[in-house]
Amino acid sequence: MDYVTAIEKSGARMTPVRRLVIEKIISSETPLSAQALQKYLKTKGKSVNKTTVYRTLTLLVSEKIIKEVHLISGGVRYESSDLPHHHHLNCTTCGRIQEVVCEDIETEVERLKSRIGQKGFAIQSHNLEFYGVCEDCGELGNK
Amino acid sequence: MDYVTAIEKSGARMTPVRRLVIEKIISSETPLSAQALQKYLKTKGKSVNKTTVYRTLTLLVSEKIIKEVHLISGGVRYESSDLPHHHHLNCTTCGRIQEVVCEDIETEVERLKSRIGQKGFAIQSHNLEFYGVCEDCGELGNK
DNA sequence: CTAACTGCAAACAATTTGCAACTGG
DNA sequence: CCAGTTGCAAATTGTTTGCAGTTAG
Repeated sequence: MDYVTAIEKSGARMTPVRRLVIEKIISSETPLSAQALQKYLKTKGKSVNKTTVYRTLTLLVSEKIIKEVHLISGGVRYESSDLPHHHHLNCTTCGRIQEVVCEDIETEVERLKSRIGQKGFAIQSHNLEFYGVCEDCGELGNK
Repeated sequence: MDYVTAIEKSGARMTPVRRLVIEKIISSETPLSAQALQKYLKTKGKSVNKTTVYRTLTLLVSEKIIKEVHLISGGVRYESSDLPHHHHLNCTTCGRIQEVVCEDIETEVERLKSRIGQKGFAIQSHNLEFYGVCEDCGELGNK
C-alpha cells in the first residue's frame, strides 16, 4: 500500500516522476502504455525521455507496485497491482480494455489448477483475456 | 482440412516452402516461432529470407490454417488451427509450452461469457494461459 | 504473359543499453 | 561525496514495406 516505502526499501528514491506515474496508473480505469504515460507526464510539465519512462515502469513492476498487461496485438499496458484479481475485456474495435471481476470463474480456475498440478506442472499464475466488441462499438454497428 | 484448397481458393499457390511450414506446424507438439520455422526450413534445404517466413505465416493465419499464440514475454508462436480448443501451460523456467485440454473449464468460461454479454460486451474469443514450472524444471530444482 | 513469389535493403516500433552529466541526501 | 537519476544516442529485436527480379500456371 505504501509505495513510497516499497520504492525506498529497494534503494531507489521516490522522485516526482515516479510519484506521478504511480498515481496516474493507480487512478486510471484502464491499463496505460509507456507512451501514454510519457504524454501524461508532459501535460504535468515533466518532459521526460522515454528511456526514463521505461526504467520507471521496470522499477515499479519489479517492486510489484504495478503489473504488465499484455495485449494480443503484442503491446504492453500497465495497471495497478492493488486491483483485485480480474480479467480483461478487450474491445477489438476501439482497443478499450475493461475489467471483469468474477468470483465464480476463480473457483473453477483453482480447481483446474490443482488438477494440472498433479500432472507435474506447478502453476504460479494464470491470465484470462476476453476479446470482442464493447457496448459502445456494438451500438454503432447496429445503427 | 485440405489446406491446399484453402490456400488456392485465396488466389495463392501452394509452394514447397508453404507446404513445409504447414506440415511442420501441424506436426509440432509446441507452438513455433517465425525464427524456429526459418531454421527448420534451412535444415530442409530451403534457405528462405525471414520476409518470406513472415509473409507465409501471415497468409496461413488469414486462411485460418494456423493461429497465433501470444506469449507474456511479448513473443508470438504459431500453432495449427485444427487443434481442439485448449489452453497453454507456459514454463517460466525453460519457456516450453504445453497444452491442456479440459472440458470443465470451458463450461465455466461459457457461463461467464454469457454473463458478460448481458453487460453489453459481445465476446468473440478468449485466451487462458497458465504460467508456472514444468515437470522437468521442477525436478531439477528439487535436486 | 501475368499474377504470384521471393530476396534484399530499408523502414519501423518498442524497448534496452552504455555512458556521461546531474542531483540530492 | 556518492549512489541513484536522467538524457541522449546507438544498438537490439521482431516485424513490415517497397521494389525489382524470378517463376510457374
